[in-house]
Amino acid sequence: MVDDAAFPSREHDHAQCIENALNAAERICREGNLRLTGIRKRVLEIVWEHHAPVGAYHILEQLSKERGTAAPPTVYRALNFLLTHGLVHKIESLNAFVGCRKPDGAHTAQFLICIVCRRVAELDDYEVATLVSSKASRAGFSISRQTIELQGSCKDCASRG
Amino acid sequence: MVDDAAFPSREHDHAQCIENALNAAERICREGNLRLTGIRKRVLEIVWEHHAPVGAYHILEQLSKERGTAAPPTVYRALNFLLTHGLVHKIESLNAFVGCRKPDGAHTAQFLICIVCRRVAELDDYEVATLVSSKASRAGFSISRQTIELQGSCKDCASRG
DNA sequence: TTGATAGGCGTTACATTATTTCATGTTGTC
DNA sequence: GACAACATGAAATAATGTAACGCCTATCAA
Repeated sequence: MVDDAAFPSREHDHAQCIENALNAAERICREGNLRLTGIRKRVLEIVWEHHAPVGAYHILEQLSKERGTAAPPTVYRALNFLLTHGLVHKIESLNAFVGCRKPDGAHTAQFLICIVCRRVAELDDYEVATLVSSKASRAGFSISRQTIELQGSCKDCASRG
Repeated sequence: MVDDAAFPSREHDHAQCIENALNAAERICREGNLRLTGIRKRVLEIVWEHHAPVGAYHILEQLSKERGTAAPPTVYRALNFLLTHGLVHKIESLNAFVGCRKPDGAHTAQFLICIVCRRVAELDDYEVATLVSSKASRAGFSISRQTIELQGSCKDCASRG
């Protein structure tokens, strides 16, 4: 499956992506005895609306429209919940969030960020994670969190000049 | 030289670090026909005061004290200049800045960020950069910028429990 | 059914980080 | 000196993120 390591095709069934994400979230919360409340679920949906990073204040805007009221802490609390349980990732270089494509178990992800179309692909490359860890431990450093974000052009955008 | 790939020792001659950085900056600007103005030089010095990331508003505070006046754009303009010419790096996961230890030529850096003592070490590991690039290009992605930031505990801090 | 508890949420205020805009100054060149 | 290009001053505002406090509700034990 090519998509597994790259950007989804332009024609992919995105409704399916969202459904998968929500199903996974529901399962994970059930298993972990966590509450996937209305707000949390809705925030996850909003994050999943595209394969592009979503800013917290975009989410806030959406929630405000829908509920008439919402403040930053509402969004950040939901995002923290989703981050903590591996359902979304934060893209540090953009101060924005994307849905996690492999919310099962711990994994260190790497992100490909297209600066043209703004989409993000999640790699979960064991080899990269391992090499990086080994280089770090060679310096006596023990990693608790990896942030690997690669900005550039995706295949589609590069081929369009 | 061990320090080359890790955290500087607690006893290292930091005045020397600063001097090296300023000398390198002066040389690079001379060679590139760039203006290392008073503000830019001072901002670089402030960034180099420690081996820990420095926030833009910390720099601003310093400048304000020294000059009686300074506004955010002053700082961000100087930082952008220094970033553009490879004299400092931005740590995305902290929204803060550190001096570049190898300001010569293009290089993709990786950062080890100690969450205990807040110091940052810059690795410039070719193997990591290359592996990451090759993984990306396997997905048809061409990288223009790598952000690799590893948070954890440095040797010193780990050994203190 | 009641009361205790913990987690989730609403709300206000504030803190931090970053950019836009326009005017003014400085430097190097002809 | 006049000009162009680059650098800085200054004010306002935008964008992102947190702290603190109190209320609401689901859950569970008695």
